[in-house]
Amino acid sequence: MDISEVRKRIVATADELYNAKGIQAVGMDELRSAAGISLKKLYGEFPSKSSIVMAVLERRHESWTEGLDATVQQAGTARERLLAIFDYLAGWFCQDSFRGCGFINSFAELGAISPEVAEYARKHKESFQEFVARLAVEAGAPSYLAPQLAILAEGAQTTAAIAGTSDAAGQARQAAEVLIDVALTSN
Amino acid sequence: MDISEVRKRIVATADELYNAKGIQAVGMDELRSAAGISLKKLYGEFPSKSSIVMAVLERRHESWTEGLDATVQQAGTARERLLAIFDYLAGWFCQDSFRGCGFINSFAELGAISPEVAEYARKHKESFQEFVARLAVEAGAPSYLAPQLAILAEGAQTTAAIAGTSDAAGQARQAAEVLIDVALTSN
DNA sequence: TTGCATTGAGAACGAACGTTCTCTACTATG
DNA sequence: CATAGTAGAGAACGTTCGTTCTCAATGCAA
Repeated sequence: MDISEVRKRIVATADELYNAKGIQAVGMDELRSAAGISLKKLYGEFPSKSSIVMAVLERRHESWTEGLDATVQQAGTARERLLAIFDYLAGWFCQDSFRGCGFINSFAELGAISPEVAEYARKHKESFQEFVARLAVEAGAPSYLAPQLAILAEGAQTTAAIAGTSDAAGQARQAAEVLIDVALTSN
Repeated sequence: MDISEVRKRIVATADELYNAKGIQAVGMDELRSAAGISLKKLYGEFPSKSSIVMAVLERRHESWTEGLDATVQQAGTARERLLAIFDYLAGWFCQDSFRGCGFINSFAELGAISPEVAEYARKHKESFQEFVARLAVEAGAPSYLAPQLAILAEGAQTTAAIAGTSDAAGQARQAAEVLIDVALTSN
Protein backbone atom coordinates (compact mmCIF):
# COMPACT_ATOMS: atom_id res chain seq x y z
CA MET A 1 0.00 0.00 0.00
CA ASP A 2 1.22 3.42 -0.90
CA ILE A 3 2.65 5.31 2.01
CA SER A 4 0.80 8.50 1.19
CA GLU A 5 -2.43 6.50 1.09
CA VAL A 6 -1.94 5.62 4.74
CA ARG A 7 -1.18 9.24 5.58
CA LYS A 8 -4.31 10.38 3.78
CA ARG A 9 -6.47 7.89 5.60
CA ILE A 10 -5.02 8.91 8.95
CA VAL A 11 -5.59 12.58 8.29
CA ALA A 12 -9.08 12.04 6.92
CA THR A 13 -10.05 9.93 9.92
CA ALA A 14 -8.51 12.43 12.33
CA ASP A 15 -10.36 15.25 10.59
CA GLU A 16 -13.71 13.53 11.09
CA LEU A 17 -13.05 12.60 14.70
CA TYR A 18 -11.57 15.95 15.69
CA ASN A 19 -14.48 17.71 14.07
CA ALA A 20 -17.07 15.54 15.78
CA LYS A 21 -15.59 15.40 19.28
CA GLY A 22 -12.93 18.06 19.52
CA ILE A 23 -9.20 17.56 19.23
CA GLN A 24 -8.38 17.03 22.88
CA ALA A 25 -11.21 14.57 23.33
CA VAL A 26 -9.82 12.17 20.73
CA GLY A 27 -6.87 10.09 21.86
CA MET A 28 -4.30 8.44 19.68
CA ASP A 29 -5.76 5.03 20.44
CA GLU A 30 -9.20 6.03 19.24
CA LEU A 31 -7.68 7.45 16.08
CA ARG A 32 -5.65 4.27 15.60
CA SER A 33 -8.66 2.00 15.83
CA ALA A 34 -10.87 4.26 13.70
CA ALA A 35 -8.22 4.37 11.00
CA GLY A 36 -7.73 0.59 11.24
CA ILE A 37 -4.02 0.87 11.66
CA SER A 38 -1.35 -0.08 14.14
CA LEU A 39 0.00 2.40 16.64
CA LYS A 40 3.45 1.73 15.32
CA LYS A 41 2.46 2.68 11.80
CA LEU A 42 0.71 5.77 13.09
CA TYR A 43 3.89 6.96 14.75
CA GLY A 44 5.85 5.89 11.72
CA GLU A 45 3.87 8.33 9.60
CA PHE A 46 3.61 11.17 12.10
CA PRO A 47 6.04 11.97 14.89
CA SER A 48 3.40 13.31 17.25
CA LYS A 49 -0.23 14.15 17.71
CA SER A 50 0.40 17.83 17.11
CA SER A 51 1.84 17.05 13.68
CA ILE A 52 -1.39 15.21 12.87
CA VAL A 53 -3.35 18.23 14.03
CA MET A 54 -1.37 20.47 11.70
CA ALA A 55 -1.92 18.04 8.83
CA VAL A 56 -5.65 18.10 9.55
CA LEU A 57 -5.65 21.89 9.49
CA GLU A 58 -3.89 21.85 6.13
CA ARG A 59 -6.45 19.38 4.79
CA ARG A 60 -9.28 21.54 6.05
CA HIS A 61 -7.80 24.63 4.48
CA GLU A 62 -7.40 22.97 1.10
CA SER A 63 -10.85 21.41 1.19
CA TRP A 64 -12.51 24.67 2.20
CA THR A 65 -10.59 26.74 -0.32
CA GLU A 66 -11.24 24.38 -3.21
CA GLY A 67 -14.93 24.03 -2.41
CA LEU A 68 -15.40 27.75 -2.08
CA ASP A 69 -13.50 28.39 -5.28
CA ALA A 70 -15.59 25.87 -7.19
CA THR A 71 -18.86 27.38 -5.99
CA VAL A 72 -17.76 30.92 -6.71
CA GLN A 73 -16.55 30.05 -10.21
CA GLN A 74 -20.01 28.92 -11.21
CA ALA A 75 -21.48 32.38 -10.69
CA GLY A 76 -21.75 34.64 -13.69
CA THR A 77 -21.22 38.18 -12.56
CA ALA A 78 -18.79 39.61 -10.05
CA ARG A 79 -21.69 40.53 -7.78
CA GLU A 80 -23.03 36.98 -7.93
CA ARG A 81 -19.58 35.63 -7.15
CA LEU A 82 -19.53 37.66 -3.95
CA LEU A 83 -22.94 36.30 -3.00
CA ALA A 84 -21.91 32.76 -3.91
CA ILE A 85 -19.73 32.80 -0.80
CA PHE A 86 -22.90 32.59 1.25
CA ASP A 87 -24.38 29.88 -0.93
CA TYR A 88 -21.29 27.85 -0.19
CA LEU A 89 -21.80 28.44 3.52
CA ALA A 90 -25.44 27.40 3.26
CA GLY A 91 -24.50 24.10 1.68
CA TRP A 92 -21.90 23.51 4.34
CA PHE A 93 -24.17 24.33 7.28
CA CYS A 94 -26.79 21.77 6.35
CA GLN A 95 -24.33 18.91 6.41
CA ASP A 96 -24.83 16.59 9.36
CA SER A 97 -21.16 16.76 10.21
CA PHE A 98 -21.17 20.55 10.48
CA ARG A 99 -19.94 21.58 13.88
CA GLY A 100 -18.70 25.09 13.20
CA CYS A 101 -15.57 26.36 11.53
CA GLY A 102 -12.76 23.96 12.29
CA PHE A 103 -10.26 26.76 12.55
CA ILE A 104 -12.29 28.71 15.06
CA ASN A 105 -12.72 25.50 17.02
CA SER A 106 -9.08 24.50 16.96
CA PHE A 107 -8.08 28.05 17.80
CA ALA A 108 -10.40 28.01 20.79
CA GLU A 109 -9.10 24.65 21.92
CA LEU A 110 -5.39 24.99 21.32
CA GLY A 111 -4.66 28.54 20.24
CA ALA A 112 -3.64 29.64 23.70
CA ILE A 113 -1.16 26.81 24.20
CA SER A 114 -0.04 26.11 20.64
CA PRO A 115 1.43 29.02 18.67
CA GLU A 116 1.49 26.78 15.59
CA VAL A 117 -2.26 26.24 15.66
CA ALA A 118 -2.98 29.89 16.41
CA GLU A 119 -0.80 31.03 13.54
CA TYR A 120 -2.34 28.58 11.08
CA ALA A 121 -5.87 29.63 12.02
CA ARG A 122 -4.87 33.25 11.57
CA LYS A 123 -3.41 32.56 8.16
CA HIS A 124 -6.51 30.67 7.08
CA LYS A 125 -8.73 33.60 7.99
CA GLU A 126 -6.31 35.99 6.35
CA SER A 127 -6.41 33.97 3.14
CA PHE A 128 -10.20 34.06 3.18
CA GLN A 129 -10.19 37.81 3.64
CA GLU A 130 -7.84 38.19 0.70
CA PHE A 131 -10.10 35.94 -1.36
CA VAL A 132 -13.10 38.14 -0.61
CA ALA A 133 -11.03 41.23 -1.31
CA ARG A 134 -10.11 39.94 -4.79
CA LEU A 135 -13.76 39.26 -5.61
CA ALA A 136 -14.69 42.71 -4.34
CA VAL A 137 -12.07 44.33 -6.54
CA GLU A 138 -13.43 42.43 -9.54
CA ALA A 139 -16.86 43.79 -8.68
CA GLY A 140 -15.46 47.30 -8.62
CA ALA A 141 -16.41 47.80 -4.98
CA PRO A 142 -14.68 50.16 -2.57
CA SER A 143 -12.11 48.55 -0.30
CA TYR A 144 -14.26 48.70 2.84
CA LEU A 145 -16.75 46.19 1.44
CA ALA A 146 -14.56 43.08 1.63
CA PRO A 147 -13.96 43.13 5.41
CA GLN A 148 -17.65 43.69 5.95
CA LEU A 149 -18.57 40.64 3.91
CA ALA A 150 -15.88 38.57 5.59
CA ILE A 151 -17.28 39.50 9.00
CA LEU A 152 -20.74 38.47 7.84
CA ALA A 153 -19.39 35.11 6.72
CA GLU A 154 -17.61 34.55 10.03
CA GLY A 155 -20.71 35.49 11.97
CA ALA A 156 -22.87 33.15 9.96
CA GLN A 157 -20.52 30.28 10.80
CA THR A 158 -20.63 30.73 14.56
CA THR A 159 -24.33 31.51 14.54
CA ALA A 160 -25.07 28.35 12.62
CA ALA A 161 -22.79 26.29 14.84
CA ILE A 162 -23.90 27.42 18.27
CA ALA A 163 -27.36 28.88 17.97
CA GLY A 164 -28.31 26.21 15.47
CA THR A 165 -29.82 28.90 13.28
CA SER A 166 -29.98 26.92 10.10
CA ASP A 167 -30.81 30.00 8.05
CA ALA A 168 -27.80 32.01 9.22
CA ALA A 169 -26.29 31.74 5.75
CA GLY A 170 -29.45 33.08 4.13
CA GLN A 171 -29.67 35.96 6.56
CA ALA A 172 -26.04 36.81 6.00
CA ARG A 173 -26.58 36.61 2.26
CA GLN A 174 -29.43 39.10 2.39
CA ALA A 175 -27.32 41.48 4.44
CA ALA A 176 -24.48 41.04 1.97
CA GLU A 177 -26.77 41.91 -0.90
CA VAL A 178 -27.65 45.20 0.76
CA LEU A 179 -24.03 46.02 1.57
CA ILE A 180 -22.86 45.18 -1.93
CA ASP A 181 -25.52 47.21 -3.66
CA VAL A 182 -24.99 50.23 -1.43
CA ALA A 183 -21.24 50.02 -1.90
CA LEU A 184 -21.54 49.71 -5.67
CA THR A 185 -24.01 52.56 -6.16
CA SER A 186 -22.18 54.93 -3.84
CA ASN A 187 -19.07 54.37 -5.87
CA MET B 1 -14.58 35.25 55.55
CA ASP B 2 -17.95 35.09 53.87
CA ILE B 3 -18.59 31.88 52.04
CA SER B 4 -19.90 33.54 48.95
CA GLU B 5 -16.77 35.68 48.88
CA VAL B 6 -14.70 32.55 48.46
CA ARG B 7 -16.98 31.31 45.71
CA LYS B 8 -16.73 34.62 43.91
CA ARG B 9 -12.97 34.60 44.09
CA ILE B 10 -12.78 31.06 42.78
CA VAL B 11 -15.07 31.82 39.87
CA ALA B 12 -13.31 35.09 39.05
CA THR B 13 -9.92 33.40 39.08
CA ALA B 14 -11.21 30.50 37.02
CA ASP B 15 -12.72 32.92 34.53
CA GLU B 16 -9.38 34.65 34.00
CA LEU B 17 -7.40 31.44 33.72
CA TYR B 18 -9.88 29.66 31.47
CA ASN B 19 -10.04 32.69 29.23
CA ALA B 20 -6.27 33.01 29.01
CA LYS B 21 -5.32 29.37 28.54
CA GLY B 22 -8.46 27.46 27.72
CA ILE B 23 -10.54 25.38 30.10
CA GLN B 24 -8.90 22.02 29.56
CA ALA B 25 -5.43 23.50 29.90
CA VAL B 26 -6.06 24.74 33.44
CA GLY B 27 -5.97 22.08 36.13
CA MET B 28 -7.59 22.23 39.52
CA ASP B 29 -4.20 22.64 41.16
CA GLU B 30 -3.35 25.68 39.09
CA LEU B 31 -6.71 27.18 39.92
CA ARG B 32 -6.21 26.39 43.59
CA SER B 33 -2.85 28.15 43.79
CA ALA B 34 -4.00 31.12 41.70
CA ALA B 35 -7.01 31.58 43.95
CA GLY B 36 -4.81 31.21 47.05
CA ILE B 37 -7.02 28.57 48.55
CA SER B 38 -6.81 25.00 49.73
CA LEU B 39 -7.90 22.14 47.57
CA LYS B 40 -10.21 21.05 50.35
CA LYS B 41 -11.98 24.39 50.38
CA LEU B 42 -12.21 24.35 46.60
CA TYR B 43 -14.02 21.04 46.65
CA GLY B 44 -16.04 22.22 49.60
CA GLU B 45 -17.45 25.03 47.47
CA PHE B 46 -17.81 23.16 44.19
CA PRO B 47 -18.36 19.44 43.76
CA SER B 48 -16.46 19.20 40.50
CA LYS B 49 -14.57 21.08 37.84
CA SER B 50 -17.53 21.05 35.51
CA SER B 51 -19.63 22.85 38.12
CA ILE B 52 -16.94 25.56 38.23
CA VAL B 53 -17.06 25.78 34.46
CA MET B 54 -20.81 26.31 34.55
CA ALA B 55 -20.41 28.97 37.25
CA VAL B 56 -17.84 30.72 35.06
CA LEU B 57 -20.23 30.66 32.13
CA GLU B 58 -22.94 32.22 34.29
CA ARG B 59 -20.55 34.91 35.43
CA ARG B 60 -19.54 35.63 31.85
CA HIS B 61 -23.13 35.86 30.77
CA GLU B 62 -24.02 38.31 33.53
CA SER B 63 -20.93 40.42 33.00
CA TRP B 64 -21.46 40.59 29.26
CA THR B 65 -25.15 41.32 29.53
CA GLU B 66 -24.74 44.04 32.14
CA GLY B 67 -21.88 45.71 30.29
CA LEU B 68 -23.76 45.66 27.02
CA ASP B 69 -26.90 46.97 28.66
CA ALA B 70 -25.03 49.82 30.31
CA THR B 71 -23.39 50.88 27.05
CA VAL B 72 -26.61 50.69 25.09
CA GLN B 73 -28.55 52.70 27.69
CA GLN B 74 -26.24 55.66 27.21
CA ALA B 75 -27.25 56.08 23.59
CA GLY B 76 -30.00 58.55 22.82
CA THR B 77 -31.97 57.26 19.88
CA ALA B 78 -33.06 53.75 19.06
CA ARG B 79 -30.77 53.75 16.05
CA GLU B 80 -27.83 54.79 18.21
CA ARG B 81 -28.67 52.05 20.68
CA LEU B 82 -28.37 49.47 17.93
CA LEU B 83 -25.01 50.89 16.93
CA ALA B 84 -23.86 51.04 20.54
CA ILE B 85 -23.64 47.24 20.43
CA PHE B 86 -20.59 47.62 18.24
CA ASP B 87 -19.10 50.32 20.45
CA TYR B 88 -19.33 47.86 23.29
CA LEU B 89 -17.55 45.26 21.18
CA ALA B 90 -14.84 47.77 20.28
CA GLY B 91 -14.13 48.48 23.92
CA TRP B 92 -14.00 44.78 24.67
CA PHE B 93 -11.69 43.88 21.80
CA CYS B 94 -8.98 46.32 22.83
CA GLN B 95 -8.64 44.78 26.27
CA ASP B 96 -5.42 42.84 26.70
CA SER B 97 -7.32 39.89 28.09
CA PHE B 98 -9.54 39.58 25.03
CA ARG B 99 -9.24 36.13 23.56
CA GLY B 100 -12.51 35.82 21.69
CA CYS B 101 -16.02 35.14 22.89
CA GLY B 102 -15.85 32.87 25.91
CA PHE B 103 -18.98 31.04 24.85
CA ILE B 104 -17.71 30.28 21.39
CA ASN B 105 -14.48 29.10 22.94
CA SER B 106 -16.07 26.91 25.57
CA PHE B 107 -18.47 25.54 23.00
CA ALA B 108 -15.57 24.64 20.74
CA GLU B 109 -13.68 23.04 23.60
CA LEU B 110 -16.42 21.18 25.41
CA GLY B 111 -19.64 21.49 23.41
CA ALA B 112 -19.20 18.11 21.76
CA ILE B 113 -18.67 16.24 25.03
CA SER B 114 -20.69 18.34 27.47
CA PRO B 115 -24.36 18.91 26.65
CA GLU B 116 -24.55 21.34 29.59
CA VAL B 117 -21.91 23.62 28.11
CA ALA B 118 -23.37 23.39 24.62
CA GLU B 119 -26.83 24.27 25.90
CA TYR B 120 -25.60 27.21 27.95
CA ALA B 121 -23.67 28.64 25.02
CA ARG B 122 -26.74 28.29 22.85
CA LYS B 123 -28.90 30.07 25.39
CA HIS B 124 -26.41 32.89 25.72
CA LYS B 125 -26.43 33.49 21.99
CA GLU B 126 -30.20 33.22 21.93
CA SER B 127 -30.47 35.83 24.68
CA PHE B 128 -28.21 38.16 22.71
CA GLN B 129 -30.33 37.70 19.60
CA GLU B 130 -33.44 38.55 21.58
CA PHE B 131 -31.71 41.61 23.00
CA VAL B 132 -30.90 42.84 19.51
CA ALA B 133 -34.40 42.03 18.38
CA ARG B 134 -35.88 44.20 21.14
CA LEU B 135 -33.68 47.13 20.16
CA ALA B 136 -34.63 46.65 16.53
CA VAL B 137 -38.31 46.70 17.38
CA GLU B 138 -37.80 49.93 19.31
CA ALA B 139 -36.16 51.38 16.24
CA GLY B 140 -39.14 50.36 14.17
CA ALA B 141 -37.07 48.12 11.95
CA PRO B 142 -38.38 45.09 10.05
CA SER B 143 -37.78 41.75 11.73
CA TYR B 144 -35.04 40.65 9.37
CA LEU B 145 -32.68 43.35 10.63
CA ALA B 146 -31.96 41.90 14.07
CA PRO B 147 -30.47 38.57 12.91
CA GLN B 148 -28.33 40.44 10.43
CA LEU B 149 -26.89 42.68 13.12
CA ALA B 150 -26.39 39.73 15.45
CA ILE B 151 -24.42 37.93 12.75
CA LEU B 152 -22.29 41.01 12.26
CA ALA B 153 -21.56 41.12 15.98
CA GLU B 154 -20.63 37.43 16.04
CA GLY B 155 -18.39 37.83 13.04
CA ALA B 156 -16.63 40.80 14.57
CA GLN B 157 -15.83 38.74 17.64
CA THR B 158 -14.19 35.86 15.82
CA THR B 159 -12.44 38.16 13.39
CA ALA B 160 -10.98 40.20 16.22
CA ALA B 161 -9.98 37.08 18.12
CA ILE B 162 -8.32 35.07 15.39
CA ALA B 163 -7.29 37.43 12.63
CA GLY B 164 -6.29 40.04 15.19
CA THR B 165 -8.13 42.63 13.14
CA SER B 166 -8.37 45.27 15.81
CA ASP B 167 -10.82 47.31 13.75
CA ALA B 168 -13.31 44.49 13.26
CA ALA B 169 -15.78 46.26 15.52
CA GLY B 170 -15.52 49.46 13.52
CA GLN B 171 -15.98 47.62 10.23
CA ALA B 172 -18.97 45.78 11.60
CA ARG B 173 -20.39 49.06 12.89
CA GLN B 174 -20.15 50.67 9.47
CA ALA B 175 -21.88 47.71 7.90
CA ALA B 176 -24.54 47.89 10.59
CA GLU B 177 -25.13 51.53 9.83
CA VAL B 178 -25.84 50.70 6.21
CA LEU B 179 -28.11 47.79 7.07
CA ILE B 180 -30.04 49.82 9.63
CA ASP B 181 -30.56 52.78 7.35
CA VAL B 182 -31.65 50.66 4.43
CA ALA B 183 -34.03 48.69 6.64
CA LEU B 184 -35.53 51.81 8.14
CA THR B 185 -36.05 53.67 4.86
CA SER B 186 -37.52 50.68 3.07
CA ASN B 187 -40.04 50.37 5.83
C1' DT C 1 14.76 -25.02 5.84
C1' DT C 2 17.12 -21.42 8.19
C1' DG C 3 18.04 -16.88 9.46
C1' DC C 4 16.81 -12.07 9.25
C1' DA C 5 14.18 -8.02 8.81
C1' DT C 6 9.56 -6.14 9.25
C1' DT C 7 5.16 -5.79 10.99
C1' DG C 8 1.07 -5.69 14.10
C1' DA C 9 -1.06 -6.03 18.60
C1' DG C 10 -0.99 -4.33 22.68
C1' DA C 11 1.58 -3.99 27.17
C1' DA C 12 4.20 -0.60 29.50
C1' DC C 13 5.80 3.91 30.89
C1' DG C 14 5.90 8.57 32.66
C1' DA C 15 3.26 12.51 33.14
C1' DA C 16 -0.91 15.00 34.12
C1' DC C 17 -5.47 15.23 35.41
C1' DG C 18 -9.67 15.26 38.73
C1' DT C 19 -10.65 13.83 43.09
C1' DT C 20 -10.04 12.04 47.81
C1' DC C 21 -7.40 11.07 51.96
C1' DT C 22 -4.04 11.77 55.58
C1' DC C 23 -1.64 14.16 58.76
C1' DT C 24 -0.27 18.12 61.03
C1' DA C 25 -1.09 22.54 63.30
C1' DC C 26 -4.05 25.60 65.20
C1' DT C 27 -8.30 27.21 67.69
C1' DA C 28 -11.63 27.34 70.99
C1' DT C 29 -14.24 25.73 74.82
C1' DG C 30 -14.48 23.32 79.46
C1' DC D 1 -4.08 23.22 80.66
C1' DA D 2 -6.28 19.64 78.11
C1' DT D 3 -8.87 18.07 74.35
C1' DA D 4 -11.97 17.90 70.55
C1' DG D 5 -12.84 19.84 66.26
C1' DT D 6 -11.40 22.38 62.07
C1' DA D 7 -8.68 23.79 58.26
C1' DG D 8 -4.60 23.75 55.32
C1' DA D 9 -0.90 21.54 52.78
C1' DG D 10 0.01 18.29 49.93
C1' DA D 11 0.50 13.13 49.38
C1' DA D 12 -2.01 9.55 47.25
C1' DC D 13 -5.21 7.25 44.08
C1' DG D 14 -7.26 5.83 39.91
C1' DT D 15 -7.69 7.10 35.30
C1' DT D 16 -6.37 8.79 30.88
C1' DC D 17 -3.21 10.45 27.63
C1' DG D 18 0.85 10.60 24.40
C1' DT D 19 4.55 7.89 23.41
C1' DT D 20 7.72 3.90 23.41
C1' DC D 21 8.86 -0.97 23.95
C1' DT D 22 8.27 -5.93 23.77
C1' DC D 23 7.40 -9.92 21.55
C1' DA D 24 5.45 -13.05 18.64
C1' DA D 25 4.05 -13.79 13.83
C1' DT D 26 5.00 -13.12 9.04
C1' DG D 27 7.43 -12.69 4.65
C1' DC D 28 11.53 -13.16 2.18
C1' DA D 29 16.32 -14.26 0.72
C1' DA D 30 19.85 -17.78 0.57
